[in-house]
Amino acid sequence: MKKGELTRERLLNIAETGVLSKGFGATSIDEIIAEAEITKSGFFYHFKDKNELALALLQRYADTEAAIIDSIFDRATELDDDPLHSLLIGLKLFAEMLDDLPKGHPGCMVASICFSERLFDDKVLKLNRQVILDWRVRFRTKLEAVAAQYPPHDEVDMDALADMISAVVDGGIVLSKVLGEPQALGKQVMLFRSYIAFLFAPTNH
Amino acid sequence: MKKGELTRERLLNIAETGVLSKGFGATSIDEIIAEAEITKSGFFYHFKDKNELALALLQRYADTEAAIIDSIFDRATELDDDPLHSLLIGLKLFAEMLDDLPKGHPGCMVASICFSERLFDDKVLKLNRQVILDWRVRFRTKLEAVAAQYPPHDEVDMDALADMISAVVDGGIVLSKVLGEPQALGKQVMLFRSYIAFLFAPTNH
DNA sequence: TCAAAAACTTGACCATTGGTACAGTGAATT
DNA sequence: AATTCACTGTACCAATGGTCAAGTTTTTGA
Repeated sequence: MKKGELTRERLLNIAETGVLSKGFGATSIDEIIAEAEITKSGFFYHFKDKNELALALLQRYADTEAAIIDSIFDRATELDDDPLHSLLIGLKLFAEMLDDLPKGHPGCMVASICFSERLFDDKVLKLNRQVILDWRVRFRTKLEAVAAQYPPHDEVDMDALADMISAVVDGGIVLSKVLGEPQALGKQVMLFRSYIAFLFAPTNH
Repeated sequence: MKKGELTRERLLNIAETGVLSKGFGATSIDEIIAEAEITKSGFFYHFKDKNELALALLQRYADTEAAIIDSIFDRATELDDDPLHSLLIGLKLFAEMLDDLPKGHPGCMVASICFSERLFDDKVLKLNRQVILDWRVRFRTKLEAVAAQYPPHDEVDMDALADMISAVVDGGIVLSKVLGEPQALGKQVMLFRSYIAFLFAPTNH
C-alpha cells in the first residue's frame, strides 16, 4: 500500500470513531487532523470537503458490514442448509456477535448521515439509499427461499419484511445508545428472529 | 397566555421543524431568529443556550407524542376491551395515522438528539432516556395485560418487547427518510403488529 | 394610573468551524 | 532527471454559537 493510502485510512479511522460516537457535526476537521498529526491542507489533499469524507466513510462502512453479515450467514448455511433454519441460525449468530461487541455497536453510519445536521449532497444521500436497498436485496433473497418452502402464515410485503432487519438494527442502536444498554440491540434482533420463526413456522399436520 | 410564552412557543415551533427535518446542527440560531423576526439577544432571553432549547423541544415533543399515542389506544379500548384485540386495533390505528401524515413522520426527536453532533449535557441525555423508558412502561402495561390472558408462544423479555415498538418506529423513520418512502414507517408498525398477533395468538383447541 | 417586572433591541465582541487559495518542499516513482 | 505524490505553512473568509452591557418598549398587577 502506498503512503497516501495509509494516511487516508488513518484519517478515515479517526473520523469514523468520531462520527459514530458523536455524530458528524461534533467531529471537527481540526480534531481529526490533530489526532492524525497532519495539517489542514494535508486533510483537504485527501478529501476535498466533508461530503467526500462522508462518502468514503459510508462506502467503507457499508462494505465491511456487508462482509460481516455475509460471513455470518454463510456460516449459518454451512451449519444447516435448510433456508429457514439457516436464516434463524444466522440471526442468532448475528445477535450473539452484537452482544459480544465489548462497547456495544459503534453506531450506524446510515442513521448518522440520516440525522446529520449538515445536509450532504445528492451523491451521499443516494449512496445512503443504496446501502439500505442492498440490505433489502440481501435479506429478500433469503426470505424468498424460506417462503418458497414454508408458506408464510400472514400476508406480508417481502420488501418491508426484508427492510425490517434494517429498521430493527437501526432502532436497536438508538435504544442501546439512549438507554446505555448495549445488549438492547441483540435482544431486538432476537425478537425479529422470533417473528420470523412464527411467520414461517412449519405446519405440523 | 403571556406574550413571552407565545414568543417562546413560536421559537420552539420553528426550531422543531428545522431540527426534525435537518438535524440539530443544521438548524442555526440565526435561521430561527430570522424566521421568528426577533434578535439574537431576544432568543437567548428565552433559552440560555442550545441545550436549553433541546430540553424544551424534547419535553414538548415527548408530551405531544404521548398524548397522541394515548388517545389512539384509548380509542382502541373503546372499540374492543379485550387486551389483545385492543392492542392490535391500536397498532393498526397507529400505522394508519402514520400513513396519513401527508409528508411522512416529521422525524423522531429522540433519535435526532441521539445522533446529534453537538454533545448535549446530562440533563438532555437523561430526559432522552426517560422518554424511551416512558414508552417502555406504557407498552409493557398493555403487553402484560395481554400476556395474562393469552400466554405468549415464545419466551420473550417483556421490556425488550415493549422497547421493540420504539425501535421499530425509530428504525422505520430512518427507512422512510433514507428511502424517501413515507409509507415505509407504517408498514414496519404493521409488521410489528403481525408479530404481536402470532406471539399471543389464542390457542384453538 | 404608575411603578416594576418582563420582553425585548442594539451593537460590539470572541472562539471555533468548514473551507479556499497558493506557494513551496522532500520523497517516491518513472 | 523530471515529474508526480504527499504533504507543510501561512493567510484569509463567512457562518455559527455564544457573551456582555446598556438601553428601550411593552405588559401587567396593585
